[in-house]
Amino acid sequence: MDDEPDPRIEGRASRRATKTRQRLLDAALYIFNTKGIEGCAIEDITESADVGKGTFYRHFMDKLDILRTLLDLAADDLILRMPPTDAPALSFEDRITQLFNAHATLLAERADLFLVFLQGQTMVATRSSSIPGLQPPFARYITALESRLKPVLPDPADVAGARQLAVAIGAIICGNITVGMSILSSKHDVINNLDLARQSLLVGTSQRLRCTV
Amino acid sequence: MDDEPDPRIEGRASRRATKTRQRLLDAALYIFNTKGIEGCAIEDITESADVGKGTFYRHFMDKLDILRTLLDLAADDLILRMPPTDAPALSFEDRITQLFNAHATLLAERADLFLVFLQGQTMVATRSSSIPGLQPPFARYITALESRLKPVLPDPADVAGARQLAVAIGAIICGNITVGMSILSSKHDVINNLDLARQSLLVGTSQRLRCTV
DNA sequence: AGAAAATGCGACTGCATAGTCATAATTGAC
DNA sequence: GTCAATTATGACTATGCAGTCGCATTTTCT
Repeated sequence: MDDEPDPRIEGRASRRATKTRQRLLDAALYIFNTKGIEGCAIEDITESADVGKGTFYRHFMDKLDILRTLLDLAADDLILRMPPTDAPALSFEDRITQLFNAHATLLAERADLFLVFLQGQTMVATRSSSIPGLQPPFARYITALESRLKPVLPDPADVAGARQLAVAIGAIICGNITVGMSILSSKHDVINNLDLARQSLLVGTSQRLRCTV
Repeated sequence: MDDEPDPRIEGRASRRATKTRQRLLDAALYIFNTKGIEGCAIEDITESADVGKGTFYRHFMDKLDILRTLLDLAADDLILRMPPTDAPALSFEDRITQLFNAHATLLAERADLFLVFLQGQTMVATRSSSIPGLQPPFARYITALESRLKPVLPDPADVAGARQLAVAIGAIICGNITVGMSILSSKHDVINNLDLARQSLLVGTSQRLRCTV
């Protein structure tokens, strides 16, 4: 009688769907890092997720669609690990360290997400034309870095400078991971190299930009 | 009578084969940058090279084989643009600049080669297990950087330091190109960012390593 | 309970493509 | 010119996979 459906709780069916969707995302992430994004078949994903093939198409349009979703999640995660935009502006040095840490913790805790992010980035960089709709997460990512850097620059109105620094940070970090992993360094070595890079960037950039460190 | 075959000149047949092979390499390079390495079919390559499909298999085992060849060529080209190992050791600053220039000229003159190199690097970094034999060119590349850095370090016996710096340079450059292109900067902007990165690296690293600049 | 809606399933169709092979064309030797 | 060796060809086979669709299962509503 009085067991009215609680509106805060979505129904069983919807929850089941959400769970299945999540299984597909997890499986895709795993397969993308194993056989590569383009080297894998939809059935590899559904097999790994232990769902029927048709189920995939109930949740995603095609492989590009689920990849887009994963790249968005990766960008979200990365951005969430950055200091909030309304955080008190610390020193230049502290802010840079915060931003490096955001990447380092994602690499340490969710290397799978980060590696798919890097794969997608290379896809966009080398042939954005043939893979529509994959670019936005990367733009969001750089913009997020930019907004966190602006407050600690000597001239907060220097938009171009903030963007250049944002690209430089993204480049150093993504580059260190890609190059480090490509010559088969351990994740530990990569994180260690990242710290050296952070120090160099700090010294080199603050001098160039005449920041107060 | 006396028109003996000149041993310096290989026969017509062999020259024809070499030319066909080169056509296939050129076509593969073009297609890899257009449809992506994994997104392209062998027939895309032979079609673009204007040769029969069977001809491809006369020259290469499979797609991985021709990719390996291209990555080797790219690494060769990059290394050839670096100062020779026996070049007189200049200052730390000059050597770093030489190494950056090696990359910058390859990007300017043979962007296609460089972009395939970056695609391959990401493939190896994110799933080296599933693509056997693609790693060596990248190891050679880092080793080449290393050997050019050792002579200008304060302690030329510091092997680990040379390697770290080599990775750092590779990372900054490859990262700047990948990230730059992924957010759709022009090649010109990328090269400009590279120069800023060079300056920062120079200041930051020479201070950290106590180099004489 | 019974009807309707939402979710999951996997056999099936059609197409794309890897790799082969018998044949053709070109080249080199004599 | 003739024969042997090298190189090129593309029709063909066999496989793998994307995407569909009718049906089964589960959930929701009344």
